[in-house]
Amino acid sequence: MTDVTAGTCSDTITTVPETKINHGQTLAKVPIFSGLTEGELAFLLQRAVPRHYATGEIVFGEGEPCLGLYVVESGHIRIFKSSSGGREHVLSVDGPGSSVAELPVFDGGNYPASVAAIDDATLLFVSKQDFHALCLTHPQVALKVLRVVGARLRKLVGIIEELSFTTVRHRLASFLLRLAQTEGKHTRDGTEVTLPASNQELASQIGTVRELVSRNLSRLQAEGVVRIDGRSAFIRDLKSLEAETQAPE
Amino acid sequence: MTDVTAGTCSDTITTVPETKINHGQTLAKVPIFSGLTEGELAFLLQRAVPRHYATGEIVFGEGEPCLGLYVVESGHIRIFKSSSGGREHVLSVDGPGSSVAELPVFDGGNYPASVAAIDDATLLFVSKQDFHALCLTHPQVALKVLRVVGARLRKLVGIIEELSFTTVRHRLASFLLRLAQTEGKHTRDGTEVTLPASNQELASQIGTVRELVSRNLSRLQAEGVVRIDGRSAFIRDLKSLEAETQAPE
DNA sequence: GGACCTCCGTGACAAAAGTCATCGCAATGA
DNA sequence: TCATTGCGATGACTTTTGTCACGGAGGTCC
Repeated sequence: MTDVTAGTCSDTITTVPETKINHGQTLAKVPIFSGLTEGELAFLLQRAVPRHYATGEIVFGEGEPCLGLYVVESGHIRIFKSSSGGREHVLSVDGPGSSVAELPVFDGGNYPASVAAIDDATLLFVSKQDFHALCLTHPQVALKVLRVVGARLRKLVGIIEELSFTTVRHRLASFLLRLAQTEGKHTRDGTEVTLPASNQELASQIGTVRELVSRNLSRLQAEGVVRIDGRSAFIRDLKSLEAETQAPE
Repeated sequence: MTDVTAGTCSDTITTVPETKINHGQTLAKVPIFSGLTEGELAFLLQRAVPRHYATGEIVFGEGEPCLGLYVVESGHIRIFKSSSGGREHVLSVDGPGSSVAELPVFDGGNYPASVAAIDDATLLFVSKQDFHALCLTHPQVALKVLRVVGARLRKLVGIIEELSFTTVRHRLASFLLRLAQTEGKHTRDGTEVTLPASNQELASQIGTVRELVSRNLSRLQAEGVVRIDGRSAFIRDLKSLEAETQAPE
């Protein structure tokens, strides 16, 4: 485990190049591994396998046996369910520092959903066995996992709530507001946010189809609430959008 | 934590009458507490508070700060979300031996959904603090919790899948099949299952409204797939029902 | 330049979901 | 017994959603 820090020195650099060091920095930033000592991180690191995925590439498919969990090092991934009719519903989009599939690692079942890369992405794979061992020796890790999983569960409940009680228009408004909060930039034309790469993708993130996204965006634009320019949306009337999300009837 | 084992000894028995013992038997059967020693269970038991709820009574409401978790000792409870329009969507119905709200206990947030008693029910309340302590001293408990939570997460993902991809008719068919599998009794008129107390309740369990349940049940009956008699349903054509659930298009 | 591809926007349509109002039945209780 | 109440069934209607088909804008690759 001391090899990690040693890695920065000169001699091992030939066999374990700097990329390995980056992996270590990645792991240290992952919520479920925060608080581990350098030595413990090194233990993980030695066993973690970095894998690279091209845009759109599948990391694993729903129903496959769960071999371990992944940590996003760079790029972004989407967790989604597919219908037999070809539609998809995105459950979560995660970026660097997120862990993926922490849960199926524990209950022995298969992966409940599929995961694919949105960008070019690098993930670290940690096997089920290694992770179990870590949890047993470090109870705090299990507690951290529970915290992360709690957030995931809340998100899922939120999705159910939206699907069950609201309209597409409503969900679209919520989606835009969420974007505004997390990555909105102020401009003279309102808050600017970047939409997902295509309306198709946006649709699967709010649980509908391409056409309805297109239509509803047009309508919001016609009403002067937003202005769409390519993949940028300028939210001009935040109040209206918020009103939209609060009036489910 | 050495006080834990002390609880099993004789002197406390006078103040802790036999009802308390029953509570102990309940705890021992809860998945997340299985594998604990008698002493450890006693530790929990000393701190667990039994509470009784009448039919329909609220255990806690969505958004309230999370004080601890509950274990169902007798009766049944429903976990549900409410819309501002008065509709409800049931996320889970749980009976004796189930734990409730294991997750919000960990991530520090509020309860994400409401819980109410379906029957007259008795629950044991375990405070956040006590449970945390238990998890830190007994890593296996945390792992058990993770397993239980895994099942919960799968269920939620399943709900999202159904809401997103299928029709009310489809969900109703799935619901009936699930009932048939878990509690179906064979009769000369097909498999008999007991429906929820009202169509309203059934509706909120599959994410729709009373009227649609009524209509779809009628249609299934007209097609000879099921026969409805009060709160009993006799599934006469299991094949058709199964076909229903597999043709989401 | 031209063929091809992907994606966006739209109109037309069909299907599903949900709302509203009404009727009937059964249980309850004065 | 009769009024009340709650629930189920059902018809009529509106809204929302989703599907299909088409045309057009912009890019890429010969």
